[in-house]
Amino acid sequence: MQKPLIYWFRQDLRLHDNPTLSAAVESGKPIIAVYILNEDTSNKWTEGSASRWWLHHSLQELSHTLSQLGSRLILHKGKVTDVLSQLIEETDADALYFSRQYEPYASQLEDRINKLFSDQVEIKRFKGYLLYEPESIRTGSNQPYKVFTPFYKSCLSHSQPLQPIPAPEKINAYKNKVKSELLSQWDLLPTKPNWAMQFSDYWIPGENGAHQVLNEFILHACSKYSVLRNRPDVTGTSRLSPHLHFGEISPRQVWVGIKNSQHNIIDSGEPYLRQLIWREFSYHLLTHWPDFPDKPFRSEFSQFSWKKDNKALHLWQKGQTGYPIVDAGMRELWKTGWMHNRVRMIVASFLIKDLLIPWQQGEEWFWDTLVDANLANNSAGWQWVAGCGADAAPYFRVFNPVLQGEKFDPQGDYVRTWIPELKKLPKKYIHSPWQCPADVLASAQIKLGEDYPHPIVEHSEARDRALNAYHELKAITA
DNA sequence: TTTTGAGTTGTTCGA
DNA sequence: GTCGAACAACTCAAA
Repeated sequence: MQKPLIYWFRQDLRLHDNPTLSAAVESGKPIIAVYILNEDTSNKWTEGSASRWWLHHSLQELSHTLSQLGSRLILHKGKVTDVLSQLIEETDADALYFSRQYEPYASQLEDRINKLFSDQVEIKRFKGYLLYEPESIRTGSNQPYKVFTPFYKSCLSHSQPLQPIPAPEKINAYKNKVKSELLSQWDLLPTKPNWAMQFSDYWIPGENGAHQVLNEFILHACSKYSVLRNRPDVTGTSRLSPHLHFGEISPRQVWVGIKNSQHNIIDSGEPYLRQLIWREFSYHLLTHWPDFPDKPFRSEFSQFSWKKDNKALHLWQKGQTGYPIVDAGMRELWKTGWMHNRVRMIVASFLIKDLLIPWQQGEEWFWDTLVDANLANNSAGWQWVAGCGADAAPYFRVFNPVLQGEKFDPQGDYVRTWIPELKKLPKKYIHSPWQCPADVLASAQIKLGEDYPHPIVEHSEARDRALNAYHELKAITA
């Protein structure tokens, strides 16, 4: 009897355009599909709470679609190497296939697996999570890139992504019984309290949901992306990030879907595709600088005089800073597990520059609360705003939360959606309620300091303080 | 090796 | 109200 093949599902929770799965099917071996919830405590960046919510639903969905192809998703938690070792022994498998991941922990794990099991099983690793392998994009002097634009050009000069490959029509599943745990026993969903209650109003985790979101984006927003992407009050972005993170859709499917679209009348699709390359750039940086999530890329920033201010951090997390655009963003994050990218920059700038709180603390909060929490993108984003990243914003660029609000949420609709206590405030004051005359506040039924907080810092003072801190850093590291 | 041009996303101030 | 300049040099990538 033919020995089975273990397909280890990771961040590739899809059947379409999945080179690993297709290769597994083509091998002709009976397939054991397994997902392992890693419980190795040496990994600092295990899935956060919101990601675990998503993972639960995505696995449920994957399990369902696999069963339609005659297969079954085996579930185990524990240390990945222990689980695999046990599974190989239990089933006498002679092959192990998986998709490559790029996080420092994940690639070390791949090395360990190779060392541990390559004597017993044939190990094959496939790509598919990125359009371009991080090592394949190099400068003229064979170095990794540190600046986005030349990286982008270099990507474009390589061959364009190929057509996605179809899902297998049938999976030759391993027939013998294999032990599995129950998803419900993993406690991935929050219970007391169930703060993710509203997530399902906004998201459909899984491959089908991913394709619905992509089609919606191509039909309605992609062609106006360069304008609408900055508007948190409308659906102008793709909202694909969590789907891409879990590999429910491949970047190649997105790329080709947009390239082939007949709807890109205003924009060519380029402005959005450029964002997909930002994702590649983040992975490029993370692969070559594994410290990226923890340490400033520009090392002199480790001497920056950050403040320890747990009280302010807490107010920021809860959306109680008194700056409506900041608070709206933080509450959107809490309620939906996601925040509009423009607003991510605004709240990050506020935490880092107005409150002088280390960017790592914002990064950690995002890590725990975002359904799209992604090590490469999250750390690159935070370092960029902090000014210590690759190709980062210049130090004097401090976002003004009032101006940003007025510019990108001109009617105040975004603020009113997430801060109901400001619902009746006229748009003139919606981004700066402290400037609102008493009678207008009264008729809007708002008591500042009771219904909605006074600003916890005065922005122009905070801006000066931040600029001074940067000047000091320059002075001591010169 | 040296030179040159460029670098995601902003704000403020003064004419 | 609008517009251009200043903010500060520095590092990267390619010619």
